[in-house]
Amino acid sequence: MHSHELGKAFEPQSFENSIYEFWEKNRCFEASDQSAPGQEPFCIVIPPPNVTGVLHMGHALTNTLQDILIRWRRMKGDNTLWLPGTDHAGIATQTLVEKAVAKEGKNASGRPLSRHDLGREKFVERVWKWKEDHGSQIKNQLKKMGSSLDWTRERFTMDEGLSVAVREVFVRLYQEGLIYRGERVINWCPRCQTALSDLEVVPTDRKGSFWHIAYRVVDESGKPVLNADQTPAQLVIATTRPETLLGDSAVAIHPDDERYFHLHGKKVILPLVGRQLPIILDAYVDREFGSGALKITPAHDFNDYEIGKRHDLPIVSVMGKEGRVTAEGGAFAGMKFAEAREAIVQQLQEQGFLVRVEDHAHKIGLCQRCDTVAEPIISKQWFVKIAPLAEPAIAAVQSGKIEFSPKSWEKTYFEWMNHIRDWCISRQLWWGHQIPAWYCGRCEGISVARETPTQCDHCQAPTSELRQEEDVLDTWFSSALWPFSTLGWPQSTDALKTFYPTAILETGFDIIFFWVARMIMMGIHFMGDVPFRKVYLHAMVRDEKGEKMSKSKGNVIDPLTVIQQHGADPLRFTLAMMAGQGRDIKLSVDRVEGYRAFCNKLWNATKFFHLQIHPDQGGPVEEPAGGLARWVLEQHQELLVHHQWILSRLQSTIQTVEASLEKFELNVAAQALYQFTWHEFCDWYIELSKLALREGGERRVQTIYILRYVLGELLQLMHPFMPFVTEELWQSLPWRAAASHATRKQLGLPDLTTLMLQPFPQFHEKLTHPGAEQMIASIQSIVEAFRNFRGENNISPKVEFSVKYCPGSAEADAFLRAHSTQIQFMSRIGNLVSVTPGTPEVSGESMIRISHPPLEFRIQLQGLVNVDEEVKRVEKEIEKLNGDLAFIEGKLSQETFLSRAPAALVEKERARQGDLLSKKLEMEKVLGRLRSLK
RNA sequence: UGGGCUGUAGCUCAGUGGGAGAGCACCACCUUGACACGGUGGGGGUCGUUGGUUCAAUCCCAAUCAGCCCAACCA
Repeated sequence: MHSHELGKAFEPQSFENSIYEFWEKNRCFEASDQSAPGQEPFCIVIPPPNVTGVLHMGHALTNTLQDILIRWRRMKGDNTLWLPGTDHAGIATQTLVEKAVAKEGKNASGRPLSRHDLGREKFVERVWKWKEDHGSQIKNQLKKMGSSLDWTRERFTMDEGLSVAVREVFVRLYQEGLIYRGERVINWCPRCQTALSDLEVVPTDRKGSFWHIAYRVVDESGKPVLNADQTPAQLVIATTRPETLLGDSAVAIHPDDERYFHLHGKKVILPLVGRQLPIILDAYVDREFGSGALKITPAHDFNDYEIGKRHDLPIVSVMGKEGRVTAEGGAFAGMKFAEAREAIVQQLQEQGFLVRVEDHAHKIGLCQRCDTVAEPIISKQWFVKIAPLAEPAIAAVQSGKIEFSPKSWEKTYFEWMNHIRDWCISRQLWWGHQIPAWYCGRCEGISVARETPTQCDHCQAPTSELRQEEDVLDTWFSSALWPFSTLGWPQSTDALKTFYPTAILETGFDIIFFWVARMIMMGIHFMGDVPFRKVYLHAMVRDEKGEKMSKSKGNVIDPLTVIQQHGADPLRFTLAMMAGQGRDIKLSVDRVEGYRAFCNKLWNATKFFHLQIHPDQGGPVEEPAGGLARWVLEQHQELLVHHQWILSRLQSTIQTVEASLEKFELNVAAQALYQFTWHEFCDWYIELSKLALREGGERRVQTIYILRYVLGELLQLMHPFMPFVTEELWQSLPWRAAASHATRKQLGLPDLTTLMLQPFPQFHEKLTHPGAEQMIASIQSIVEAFRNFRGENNISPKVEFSVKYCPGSAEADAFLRAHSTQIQFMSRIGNLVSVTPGTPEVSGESMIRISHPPLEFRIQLQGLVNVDEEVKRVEKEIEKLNGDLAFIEGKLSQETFLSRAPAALVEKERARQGDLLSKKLEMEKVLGRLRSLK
């Protein structure tokens, strides 16, 4: 890249893409498998987005935060690896392709084409093709964000290497007894036709009904039990799912429930079906709820399943996988669940079993992917026995080997991990890692192996007798291995040795259980060490009203649109500024526009520098011999006070940014950069430097040096946050040095003139200057007092007025003489002439007083302002002084304050009181004189 | 039911044991040789409520109200 003219204003579209290409072409993002001697590795693995995904604000946020950390550490010299990749996203992707296939035509029976019409092999081919066609979309979108990912290492959860890792893990866990196949109640999505894990079912509020159904009671011999009044005894049972009664195995009551003591040992007749069911006693039953009697359907309810096991009840499975009642359902067999419910309710009513129906609000589980009601059904599935894996994973966080930030999430983590249930990992899908288990047609034994076995493990039957498990693994199974599988595991690669454990995991809190916890478990189990040291959890991005963004609500703010309109840097800066927020980030485009203005400000500050070295303004200046940085460090004591001030303020900013990045307080760092750039560098330093620049000669050259130095440091400091605009501006500056980075040397790459590989600015103690800071603060308060006078009196900026000043000390006099031109320039006043202290006030003068240093300014009002306005201004000031005084006097009049508060504080308050008092007396005199004028 | 979070200016949010800040919005003035994506000045808050600890509380503690999130076996 070559130095070039800057455009009129910040126009991100004109340079963002070419800058990214420049970085990528020159291999700036690449890490080295082996760090240079003394070089630290720093690795973050990307939370892999769905391969078919489209970049949304959540991605934009997490990738901005990660890129900031990565770019910062890279500039600090680390061997930095940010590892990209995508997730195959089992159900999501399969559903997408199924929909596409359905649109293509109809099958022989006239229905839209389904995956079954294609067959497994063809369908999976189609998904791969889809992946090839659409998989690069998200990658290109990440590039638009400026993400400095090492694309040479891009991975995919179903690529060859990761598939090897998945099989390896499966086989080992199986051999260790931590994976088993078992028949259990699981959540089933009838639309997706697959089992779901507990986490993939979203409990959702629904209005439903509460059906109260009478079950007639009979004795051991099957005769109806009668009540005292000779009516038949019955148990009323309330349910929200009447269709499940077909699968009832018992009715449960609480053992201590006095109302039902007489029914112990009796049975009930299941309505419509006629089956006799035992009445069982179980303390699980809540006596307060409903009638206190509970129907037990072990095949279709998680709790009933447990109760059924306790009482050895038969399991009657009446709800089939295709969403219809099974043959066990007798007359209702073949009906869809909803139809069955209607029919059953109707028959119950007709036959007099329905006691009453109430409205009932309750939660039902919906499939996370398709919002279909997920039904608990009994089914044979593969599970991970989780407790032995969870234990060390809990310990790792307890011991601080892994730290969560914000720390409060650790509690959430413990809460879940301590109550964790076995993980159902099999999915009845075609897109995913097919489970490496083979069933023997001869002995029915299971052989689990890394590759297709040549014979049955149990009966040595040949391969031809073996049939591979059709199910695939839960997508999150492969994601759980991500931090080590992407680095080459199970092979012992250099990358794995260098970068595992990774440094930081940055992600949303919504996937702590899905992903973070599982990575910790798998990492510890297979690598013998945690997968990362720190877990940073960010908030959810919502719309400006705090509502979740969703396509159906139409409130989605599309990051790509925002980037196109305002640029990637303003978006990144906005997100960084908001990163400190607790759980929700309310994003509005207004904010982005605000930070676009900030970019424009930075742009124009740089343009200001360029103007100063333009031929019209005195022409180019040579870089100091030995380099600018060295010149600054050597010369800073000789410089004008505002130069010393800005250097000192810069040090303070460097310190804040560095410390905040270290603590992952990116918003604090961004805030400091914004404040410094706009309100110190632009508002004051550039303004203060204009006089010296006009003066020309040595002072102009010095000013150009400091401007260039501070600008350079600032661009470096800001680069991790706003990589594009900083690189673009930096490339325009003179005296750029080629960056020499250890990683590039390791990779055998030449040095490169780029900002992104420059060293991160360092704090220089010797450049801090409290004296200069104090002096500029004084100038600022004087200038602000004049501006206030002008503003409150509505004096046009064009009107210059003269001011007399009266110093309270020799130092104050010297100070003012030294800085009078600056003060005049900044506050646009004309003459500034001194009067000897004690000179009597002239009629028609008003006064401005400054405490540090002690100075009085007298302004002749005649012909300048309306006296009434100035009276108002002075009155306001006195009012404020009175308020301050009342507060301090109140404090100082308290005996307990004087005796118990720190002496230094008491002293400070006393001094302040004196100061305020004398100021007040002066202003009152001024007020008196002003009033006498009228 | 359990766990957690939040409550500060009109809006979005920082913040601290010694009389509250920013950005945006608002009002007034200003096209000044980097920038109107700009400059200058200004208005605006009993820091959810009530108690307690303290010389001193917006900040620490307790209670309470309001809103939100997560986990869960109330059919």
